[in-house]
Amino acid sequence: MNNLSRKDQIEQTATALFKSRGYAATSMRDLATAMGLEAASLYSHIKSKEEILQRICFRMANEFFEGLDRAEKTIANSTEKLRAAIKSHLTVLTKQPAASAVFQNEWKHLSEPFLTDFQKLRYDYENHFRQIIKEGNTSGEFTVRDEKMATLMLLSSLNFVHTWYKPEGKLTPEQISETLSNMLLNGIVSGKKRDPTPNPSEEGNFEITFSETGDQLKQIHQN
Amino acid sequence: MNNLSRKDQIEQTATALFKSRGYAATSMRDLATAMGLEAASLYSHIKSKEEILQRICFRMANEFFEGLDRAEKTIANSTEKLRAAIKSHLTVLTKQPAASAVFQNEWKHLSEPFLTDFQKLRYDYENHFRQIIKEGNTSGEFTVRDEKMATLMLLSSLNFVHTWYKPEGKLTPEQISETLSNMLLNGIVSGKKRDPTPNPSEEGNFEITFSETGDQLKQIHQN
DNA sequence: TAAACAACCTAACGTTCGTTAGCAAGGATT
DNA sequence: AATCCTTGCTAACGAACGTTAGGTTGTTTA
Repeated sequence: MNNLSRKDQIEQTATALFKSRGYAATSMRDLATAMGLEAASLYSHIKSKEEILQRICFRMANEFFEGLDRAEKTIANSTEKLRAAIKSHLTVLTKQPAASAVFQNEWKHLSEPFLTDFQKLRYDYENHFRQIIKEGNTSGEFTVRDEKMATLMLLSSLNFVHTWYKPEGKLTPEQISETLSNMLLNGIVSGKKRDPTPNPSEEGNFEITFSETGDQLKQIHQN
Repeated sequence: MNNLSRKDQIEQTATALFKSRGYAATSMRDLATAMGLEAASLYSHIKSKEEILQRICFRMANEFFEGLDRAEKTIANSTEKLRAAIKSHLTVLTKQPAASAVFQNEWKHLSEPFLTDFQKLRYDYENHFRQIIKEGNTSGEFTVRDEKMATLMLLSSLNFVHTWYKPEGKLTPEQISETLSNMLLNGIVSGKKRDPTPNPSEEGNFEITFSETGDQLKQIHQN
């Protein structure tokens, strides 16, 4: 029905569960039930519960980094580099919203040495963004009063997208990236009227923020 | 040593633990150890583990709402109303960063009917922000291309502050609010040079984003 | 001075947890 | 035809979980 390996199917199902219930609150029996089998059977495919989390976290870290590396090769000014980095981040995030949520929220349950390794990756990633901002700032291309805070606000805004993004929505990842980039660079609000297109996301991509608990996953892989 | 009731001390300690380890991964024995007593002893003061979470979540919901109500009474234009709302939100958040983090991240572990009640509150709160943005937009005071996305980005930016905010830092909540408001309204980046004060938070308020796992809590209330 | 209360203890309950051992059926490979 | 590999099962392990029962102490109230 689906050309993923059994292990990858387990990972996929676990990702959905980890996102909606959290890693610690998801039991192996929950996962097994969602897969339509017994808890012990999972261990034919995986070594441990944590191995699943590790695979999700480090796979996503890789994807975010690969995208960023590609974006940074854009030969352009800092503003365009920043736009490209934002777009890359949102592309990865919107392609795998559940895995991104787990990556964002559940990494703290990694055990050593994975935890430290992961934190290092996160820090490096963040630093790339900070660096782009710093370059544009010192070169005078734009002015950022507080580079640290700007970096953190930027990543915060991007990383919360998994909270409301719905793949079924009308906005493409490109449109989201476009809008969000503009809001981040120019402010969510602008004094003068621009393109009068009102509320493009009115029927799109959103669920109300709080509904991340919604747990529609049932027996996805049952036969 | 501290004029909180024993119950409030437990709540305080639990808040720190829930923040750093997550609700589900924090056991009553963890909490008891942090308080310097036995797990069973906690039940002289509280009815259940979840009661603690309920108290934290709904108390914070109240505080955020009270602040917002006060801010909305500001008779001013939409921009000033928005600034006041942002400031109020950040005031509550920076005064109780740990409780805010729990409020943000752990509410999904509430059971019914508390979960539904809580979600309603969150939705209402979000709606107040959306309303302010809408008013400014339709009155022509400013232009927002996408009200929904603007609201979500705004709240995302604010709510991630607990991730990096350190009370010991140099920036006061007012300064954070000021900077963040400007970034949100005008963009993190600006084309023309403004006040040349560079990086006010350079030695301040931050820890690197990923360190929210840091778990320095030990025996706080041990005699 | 007796009663009430707050704070904590030990012991233990039933349940759930992640995981292991050992086995069986079916398909693919040799 | 024999072998292996994949996929799943039942049964069970020891540990950890949230919580209750019942008792002891010292302090406050009547």
